[in-house]
Amino acid sequence: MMHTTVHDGGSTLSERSARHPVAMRRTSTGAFETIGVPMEFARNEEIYCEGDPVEYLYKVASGTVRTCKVLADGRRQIGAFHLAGDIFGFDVGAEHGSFAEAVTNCTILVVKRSALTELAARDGAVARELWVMANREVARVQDHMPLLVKSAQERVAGFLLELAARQPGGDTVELPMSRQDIADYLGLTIETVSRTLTALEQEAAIALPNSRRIVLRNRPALREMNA
Amino acid sequence: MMHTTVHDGGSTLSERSARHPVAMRRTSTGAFETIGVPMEFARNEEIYCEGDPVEYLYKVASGTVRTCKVLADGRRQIGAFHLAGDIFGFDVGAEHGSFAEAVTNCTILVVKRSALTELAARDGAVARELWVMANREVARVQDHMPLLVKSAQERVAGFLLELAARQPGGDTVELPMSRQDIADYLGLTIETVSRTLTALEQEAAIALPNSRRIVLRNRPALREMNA
DNA sequence: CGGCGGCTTGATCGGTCTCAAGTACGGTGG
DNA sequence: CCACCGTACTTGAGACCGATCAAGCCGCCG
Repeated sequence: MMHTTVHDGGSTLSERSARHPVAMRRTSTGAFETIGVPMEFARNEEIYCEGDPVEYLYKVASGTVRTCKVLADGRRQIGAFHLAGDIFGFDVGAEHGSFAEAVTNCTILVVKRSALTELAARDGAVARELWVMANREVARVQDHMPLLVKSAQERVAGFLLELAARQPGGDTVELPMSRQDIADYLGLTIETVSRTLTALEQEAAIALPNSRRIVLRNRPALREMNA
Repeated sequence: MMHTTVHDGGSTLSERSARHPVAMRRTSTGAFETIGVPMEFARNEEIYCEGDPVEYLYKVASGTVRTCKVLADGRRQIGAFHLAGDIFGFDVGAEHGSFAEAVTNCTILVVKRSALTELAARDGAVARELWVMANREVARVQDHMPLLVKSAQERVAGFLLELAARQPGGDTVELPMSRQDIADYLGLTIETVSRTLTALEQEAAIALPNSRRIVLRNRPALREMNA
């Protein structure tokens, strides 16, 4: 049905841990920064994959990550893009129901879930931190859902506003991800995404200095079509 | 664009609490059953609404609940149906970003979030319980997303399988919700849902003894089209 | 019996997918 | 420096699926 990229399996976390050890950094305060182990991943590298045991939680220190599912027919659905500061890896149960890949080169803080929950059992503040993290994740996914039932223009406009709100840089948005990634995130095809961006440019709602940089020229108009 | 029901605002929780006090029940073990206050809601009654302060968490004791968002153009997106045993009200932040309504008459256990988190801060077991609840909610919402990017037949088939898995009763599924609810859950129109059910019946994948009861006659076929 | 709400069915329209070229960009080697 | 290549992106023409508009049908209740 929809043309999507096919991904080969990745190596295990333990292998990778040995391959990419990074000097500890403890600049920030939360539990993640205290007990998290920084690891580096190259563009398109697999961070964890579907069926992996759920052992860790991850926080993006720098770069961008995508979490995806592959449907039986090969289509790929991207559930979320995770930017610096975001936490991911929330799958419940024994195995991951989705997989995570580096969209760009990135540094990820990795912590064992058991370490976090043990810490939380002793320290109420950590428990509250975990609680807030999980609630924020629920809110993110819930906010993404309405995006999937709108028209192509509404989806793309909403996506650009969402990205602009999460990035510094005012009206200029840098896209870390490809058109294919955007399409799989919005439930559209790459062609429709491209066409829609062109249309938005012609309506003077945005400017496209190049394919990975977008300037929001008319936010009210974008918000309007975001419905 | 899409025809949807329009909902009027509901009364506040405190009003309702005074209106529908129900005798305490403490049959089950978790924190919810220990400190939760049972309340009754009539069909289509509002449990909380968008913009309400986020103060409580809810657990379905009996009946079915829907949590929805209303888009700016009036369309309604149902994020989830909550059956007996499910917990809802996970919105993060000061205000609810969605609203919850009773699909059928139902009994809901209500607890103050602050009471839960205080309990969790003192009791690691409760903290772990909260953590599991939140993770389960994340998983549910993540599983719903792929459903919104498929064809109508795939969505309806997936919906029926999901409902059958969550209900007792084997191959016979009782639909607590209207066609409009299903449509708003799947991001389709009521006409498409109806047509698709008819088509599935003609393919002998299901039987429709009446409009609110569905018998799964060929699960493999349904799973197949669920992709 | 008549009316009403929920559901089904039909005919047409439009938006998005699909298939297929064409173009811009970055890298590599001559 | 330029010719070449591969990848990512854009653009075009046509088919298809689901939305829309519009009737009919059914069960329920007064």
